[in-house]
Amino acid sequence: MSNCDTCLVRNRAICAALAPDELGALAKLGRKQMVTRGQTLVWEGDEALVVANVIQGVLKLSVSTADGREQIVGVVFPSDFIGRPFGKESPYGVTALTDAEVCVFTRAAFDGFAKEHPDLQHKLLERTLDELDRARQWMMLLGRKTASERIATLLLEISNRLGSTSCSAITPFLNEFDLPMDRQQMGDVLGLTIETVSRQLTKLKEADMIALPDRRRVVIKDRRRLENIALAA
Amino acid sequence: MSNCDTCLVRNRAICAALAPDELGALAKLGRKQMVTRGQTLVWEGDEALVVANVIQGVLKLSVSTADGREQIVGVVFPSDFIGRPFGKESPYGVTALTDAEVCVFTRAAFDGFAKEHPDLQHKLLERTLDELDRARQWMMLLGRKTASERIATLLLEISNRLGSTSCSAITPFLNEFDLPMDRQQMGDVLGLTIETVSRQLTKLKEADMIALPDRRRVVIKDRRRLENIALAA
DNA sequence: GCGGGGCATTGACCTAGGTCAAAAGCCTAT
DNA sequence: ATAGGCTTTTGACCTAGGTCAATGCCCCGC
Repeated sequence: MSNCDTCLVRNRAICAALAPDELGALAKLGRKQMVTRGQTLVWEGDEALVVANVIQGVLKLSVSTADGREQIVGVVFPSDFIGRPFGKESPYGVTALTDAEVCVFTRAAFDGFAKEHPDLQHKLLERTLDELDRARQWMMLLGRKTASERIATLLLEISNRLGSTSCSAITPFLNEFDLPMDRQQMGDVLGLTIETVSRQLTKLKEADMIALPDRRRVVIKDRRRLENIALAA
Repeated sequence: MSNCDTCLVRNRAICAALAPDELGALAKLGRKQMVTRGQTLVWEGDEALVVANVIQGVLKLSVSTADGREQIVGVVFPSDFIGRPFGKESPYGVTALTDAEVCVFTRAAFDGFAKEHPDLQHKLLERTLDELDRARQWMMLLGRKTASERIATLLLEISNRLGSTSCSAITPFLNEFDLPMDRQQMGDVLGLTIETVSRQLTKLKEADMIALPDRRRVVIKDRRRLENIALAA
């Protein structure tokens, strides 16, 4: 059973739709769980037995072909919802990109609760619609953008998502942050190889739009120019 | 005002969630509208003032870059729902690929109605979740599949979508059908050029997996083999 | 401080698919 | 039937990004 009072995402997760007493009822159904980097929460193709809220950390949703090609089809940040309610099997796997903490529910219990709480369902619908819009924007990226446009878009996207997640969210984005993924995973989000990711990053660095103090860290030095590239203008 | 009694998609569209009296109330808010091929119902970036159910025909959802590259991010068939309820501006345009008939609602009216009808929202949520899964499958295609895998996947997908739409839905797919789009549009769905689409189609034809009696018509002659290619196995 | 295992970068080369241009079908209107 | 304007196909060539192979870098344990 979770303690929602101290929950870091209490006001941003779908739980925000609930009144205190309803929240208590939902809390009885869920439990907090730690996930370590690389750990898989749900396997692609398995029956989706759980749904969850992300409290801390970043996870990926990914799909693979029989011959081992992988595509990351979603990246999930704190306060985001994970899983496929009312569903059968999960069409993608869910794996932690960083150490993470999630608030897990069995799907059966969650589905039942959701059916009784239209406000929760409404919140979930809004989130799913947003997620769908984001997926579609990403389809444009994957179908039509060049490698440098993809990299620029990814950096800005992460900057924004981390920004709106961070506690001290005065700005809606961060100009300096740690990537929640390695080069291979960047490639898997962008439909590129690790080498292309690396080359494009050095290009942006040489053009002085970003700095890369170490493997994980990114400093955005010229957001305007980066946005221009990302928009494919 | 629509006459739902004779509606072709009465039992498959989200309206199926409603009892007869509720349906009557909803019908008062909507009206049937014909759309001719090429006509745009919603412009990318415009405030999304309408939502709709597709009664007949096929429409595309598409996104463009400033410099004119286009990506089709969704293809909508009869009984599917169009639009972004509870939203601000539409992140994609909606254009008819074939002549079509839709049942349109102003977003404001629909949103209001939906808020009062949890069953309708539930149905909408399920559909949106399905749509999201489909979008993610397509991200895998756009990010990681080869040209021939993409073409095979598209042909099978259309065969399935048209199959489950057709009245005489004994089989869940059709082995012979008219493409609801031209070569350019196939390219725009698949993230390919028109030339590549054409070349890959002739390859599949030469390998005797399909026949192409005319511009639009497709006959699937060896579904098994086509599926093997599509799965990227 | 030294060695080893991972990541990341860089370089040299290759290829799937893009680009550009021409030909071939096809519909429609005369 | 025939001309004109489409869409589609085919061909020749090019290039962005993939592949393969070093090399470099960083971190950690000894």
